[in-house]
Amino acid sequence: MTMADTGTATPRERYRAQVRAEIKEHAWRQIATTGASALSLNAIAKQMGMSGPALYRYYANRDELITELIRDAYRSLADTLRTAAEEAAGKNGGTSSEEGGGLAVLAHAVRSWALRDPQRYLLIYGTPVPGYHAPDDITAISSQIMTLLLDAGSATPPEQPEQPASLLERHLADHGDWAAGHPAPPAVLHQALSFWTRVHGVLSLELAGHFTGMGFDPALLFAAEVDDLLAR
Amino acid sequence: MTMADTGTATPRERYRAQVRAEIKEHAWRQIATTGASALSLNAIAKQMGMSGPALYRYYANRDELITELIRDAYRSLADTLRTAAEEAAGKNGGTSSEEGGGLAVLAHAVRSWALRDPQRYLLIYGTPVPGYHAPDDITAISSQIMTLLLDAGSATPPEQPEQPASLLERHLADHGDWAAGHPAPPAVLHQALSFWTRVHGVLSLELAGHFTGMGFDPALLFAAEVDDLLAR
DNA sequence: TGTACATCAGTGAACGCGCGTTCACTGATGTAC
DNA sequence: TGTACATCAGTGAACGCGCGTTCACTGATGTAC
Repeated sequence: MTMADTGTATPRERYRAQVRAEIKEHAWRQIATTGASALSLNAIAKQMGMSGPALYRYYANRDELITELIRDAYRSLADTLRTAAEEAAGKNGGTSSEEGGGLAVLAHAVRSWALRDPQRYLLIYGTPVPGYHAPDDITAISSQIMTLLLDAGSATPPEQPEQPASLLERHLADHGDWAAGHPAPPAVLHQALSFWTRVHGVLSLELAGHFTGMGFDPALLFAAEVDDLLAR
Repeated sequence: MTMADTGTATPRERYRAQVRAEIKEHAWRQIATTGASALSLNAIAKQMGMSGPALYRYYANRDELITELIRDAYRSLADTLRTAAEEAAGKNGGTSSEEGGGLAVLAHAVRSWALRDPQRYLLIYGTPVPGYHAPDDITAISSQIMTLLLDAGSATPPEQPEQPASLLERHLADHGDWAAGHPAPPAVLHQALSFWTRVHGVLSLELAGHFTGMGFDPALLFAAEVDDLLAR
């Protein structure tokens, strides 16, 4: 499946991987038009010029395909963010010139990733597919994303050094298990959560089309929400 | 359909209205378990102990039922917010003791409304039902909600009287048509948009179950996001 | 290099299911005189 | 109060459709000697 395997793979294995990838491509295309809950193996097969049962050579059932799509989406987002974070760190050489530059870069990376393929974003963060429950390993990937946010936030921690901690931050001091052992202070945990919800707040309404016809530029609202978080 | 009609309605009309309401109740129950995209007239009929075609006496087709559910949801939210705004205004008697009390009250009202029936919130603000397009009159109700936010924001406008306007607010000065003629300044427009996206950001992730297992209290994050907006 | 066998991709038929929707019909309820 | 008619709720059969999934089979590709 991964590229590294291709070297040692037999022709048959390479063929299998290729068809699996092609199935996923058609699946994404179908999700884009009919939504994830209507994803149909038979329809994909027809579009590929194959008979329906043929797909069962490649995916045991519908849920397995959806799981792989979700896994791919999370991995792609995590990779995108990791790359963006590394580039941002490399450019500044450790001394961040811009305030909270890391998180601002990540915010922009999430946005452009989401706009490039809205269905991929919505499959992960949209209304859950009814009757589908994700396996555990997907939770692991999604917590990698949280770690990236916490790293970026820790590099340039929020200001207000000695202000009285808010109700939320005092709560997070005791309930920060989700940070997976990350040694970030409550203020950074708070920042990461706010980052997540604000980014998602603007993006999901935008992708769902709730801003269409309103006439303003969502990009500016998005930037303002993130800026306001970093200048806090 | 509305309660006021009941007085002058014939028995047959009252019966019709009652069955229509019962159909909607079962529809909500079904949406809660299988999601909106899988809403099925036949399944509703079966649950009501009727044959499938019987429902066509009450709704012309599936889309008409969904439209009515969406309309009801928007109306319910608008009513809830209106009531909350009136109560908040009445209590303060014009002089708002709490800063931005109006918007804080509205935020709380949205949240409890959404938690009371998550599917109703998600039907409106979640990932759109594929292949369904809402009629125009629904846009009108949703802009009523925006007006309520702008009214509340105008009552206690944001501070920082003479700070240089942000990029977004300068943009909104020219692109505020969506406010439907509301005479709010750009800072208030900005506040209303932030309110909407922040409330939705926390609520939609919470309702989609993305916080489950993380161990912190979403209510505190929600409050912090709104507070931060009002203290800006 | 050639033959015998094993592996595996893909097909077509079939199963049972549920869907939205139409249609001719029955039987109950309301209306007019 | 009673009868004749119109309205309308609900039924059952039917249409065509697509779904997920199983199964026995064909034919091509790879492997062992």
